[in-house]
Amino acid sequence: MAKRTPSAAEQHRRAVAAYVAAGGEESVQRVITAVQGLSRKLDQWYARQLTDLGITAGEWAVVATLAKDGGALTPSQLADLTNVAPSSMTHRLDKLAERGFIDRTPDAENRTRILVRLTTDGWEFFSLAIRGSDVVESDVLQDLGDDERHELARMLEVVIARLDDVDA
Amino acid sequence: MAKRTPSAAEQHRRAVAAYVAAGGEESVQRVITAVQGLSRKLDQWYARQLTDLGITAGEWAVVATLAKDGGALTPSQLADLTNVAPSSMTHRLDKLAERGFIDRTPDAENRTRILVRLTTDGWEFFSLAIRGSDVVESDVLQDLGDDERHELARMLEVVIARLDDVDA
DNA sequence: GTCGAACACTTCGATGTCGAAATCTTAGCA
DNA sequence: TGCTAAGATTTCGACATCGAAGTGTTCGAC
Repeated sequence: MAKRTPSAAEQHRRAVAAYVAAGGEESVQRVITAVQGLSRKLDQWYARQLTDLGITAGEWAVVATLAKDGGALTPSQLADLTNVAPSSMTHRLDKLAERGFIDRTPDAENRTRILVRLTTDGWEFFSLAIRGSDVVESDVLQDLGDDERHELARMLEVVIARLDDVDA
Repeated sequence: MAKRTPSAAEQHRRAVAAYVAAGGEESVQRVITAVQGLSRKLDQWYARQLTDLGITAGEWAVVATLAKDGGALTPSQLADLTNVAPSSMTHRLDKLAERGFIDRTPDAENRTRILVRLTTDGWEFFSLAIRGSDVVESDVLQDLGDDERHELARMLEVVIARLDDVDA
């Protein structure tokens, strides 16, 4: 009677059924549930890969955010962008600085602020990790043709464009 | 020089650019980044809503998993399905039991196992939360027509069907 | 039947995160 | 200038999570 862990597809099917039974709209729940399920699975893989690279998911979020921004950000901004409390950022930055991935310098124009920047080592680490994960991600999308990928990306970007409006 | 938090669309654009610059493939990164960004934002909303309802995201994951399964699951299975260490599940279940959302009964057939079930109160809580979040989710998808939603769901489900193969 | 390996859950110590309070800096206003 | 309010970061105590070790149960080989 050992109920095995069901496949991702089966979990998705059940989740949608449960949400619809609870009063959700089907066309909405199919999309949202799929997005969440896919993201969860990706997170699991990233966590495993990052463990191999000797970094926490939270620390990676900081590195990636700095890489995406391309410039310098304050601890508060990083906390906001990576979705953690500002007080939690202090220790994270300590560890990343120890590791040589970031630089912390006081802002000359406003001494209440500290500017965090990615070091060269930080950039190299980011690039290395991305090239590693791109392989897995390509595998995941292998059943979609190029046209389908673009159409999928387009629709998701339409949804994303709406996010800030809904937020308010 | 206060660099404001950029819009979700802008964050997405930058993230894809950074990933591609680091060596990722564009058609892959556009999709993956969009899925992750969307999921993050949804998680933020859920966390806020769940805080209002007086429950943790982790505890909600347990309730939702039990609701999706429809039957009884063991602590180990719940830990696996909600992506958490088995040892962490003990305390979570304690709190959910205190709250009256779950029942814990020893498995008569195998006394090393414990069966966790949703109570009637647990079901009602699940249903209430789902109906609340469905409103936000519908808003997010409002720019997609019904045909587009189905096409989006279809493609995402194709990707999900591939997940277990890639996992192995 | 008995022994040992495997399994399921819990306990334990270490660490990460949170929200509130403390510290220091800046901005606005009289 | 002097005073107060607001902002940015860190410190602090409480709590959740993790991996490892501990306890009790089941299963299979002999």
